[in-house]
Amino acid sequence: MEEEPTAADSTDPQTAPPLFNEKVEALEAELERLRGENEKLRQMVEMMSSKYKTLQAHLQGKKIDEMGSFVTESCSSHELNKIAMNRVPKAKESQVFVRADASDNSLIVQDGCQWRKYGQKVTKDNPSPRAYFRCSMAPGCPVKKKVQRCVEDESVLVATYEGEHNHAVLGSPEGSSSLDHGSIRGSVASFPQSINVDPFRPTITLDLTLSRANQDIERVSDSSVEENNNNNNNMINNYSNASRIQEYVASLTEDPNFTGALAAAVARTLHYTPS
DNA sequence: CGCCTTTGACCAGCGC
DNA sequence: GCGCTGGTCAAAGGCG
Repeated sequence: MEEEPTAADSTDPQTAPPLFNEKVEALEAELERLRGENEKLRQMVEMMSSKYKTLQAHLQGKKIDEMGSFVTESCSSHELNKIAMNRVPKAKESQVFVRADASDNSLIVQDGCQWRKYGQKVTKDNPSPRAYFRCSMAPGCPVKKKVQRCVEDESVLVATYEGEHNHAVLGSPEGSSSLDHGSIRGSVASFPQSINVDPFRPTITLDLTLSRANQDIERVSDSSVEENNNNNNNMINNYSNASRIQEYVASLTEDPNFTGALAAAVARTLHYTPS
């Protein structure tokens, strides 16, 4: 959109051309500076990315070493270790990680069932209380669940389900009574939802509380771990990560809010980067 | 009135 | 045996 200076722009042959040249030089210098910053940023992103991958690989290796095949990305390794240690195979038990507002104290996980709270306890290793629920959709339904915030990320609720429903579960397409399939599909769009998986299997977390662009976020544990779990959980295996990531990236880059926020974050990062 | 949450009390399991 | 901890019970009160 820039135009060449016209004669009208430089009516004063003494001052106008030098002023214009100064402006051009200043702009060029600014452009050069921005290019440099851009390059620096690019390198930083690449470095962070590679470090992240290294860390992730390291962490996965540790988890596998410490507790066999059970890996999830949602909670601290400490908690994972505990879960693994306590994990004597019971009748039916599974864990769900649900992202929820950290300021929300209700400990309510919407999963298509009606639950009656029958107790609450503060446990030793977690400052946030653990709530105990029983299924109240049908009399005599033996299903229980415990809900507690994740120690390290208070925005994550950890719901532990025990038992099997003796009735059809709302939102379960087949009316299945199986906990592994019934509790997650009552997808009310305004609620945070997680995919319910066996605790010994990789965890997927869906966060529907964020903007539309974030609604497709899914976190899946390392594929090498999945190889250890020869289960037929088609919720985990039946989608293409690569194409979803591409879709997600595209939706992000098209989102002006996201690009604005990204620019602000980059500016902040530059501001706080130690020279 | 029925159902729910809250909350203190109680009980069982476990480690020392 | 004792203390700690997690899980459950049950009374009280709130709410629609």
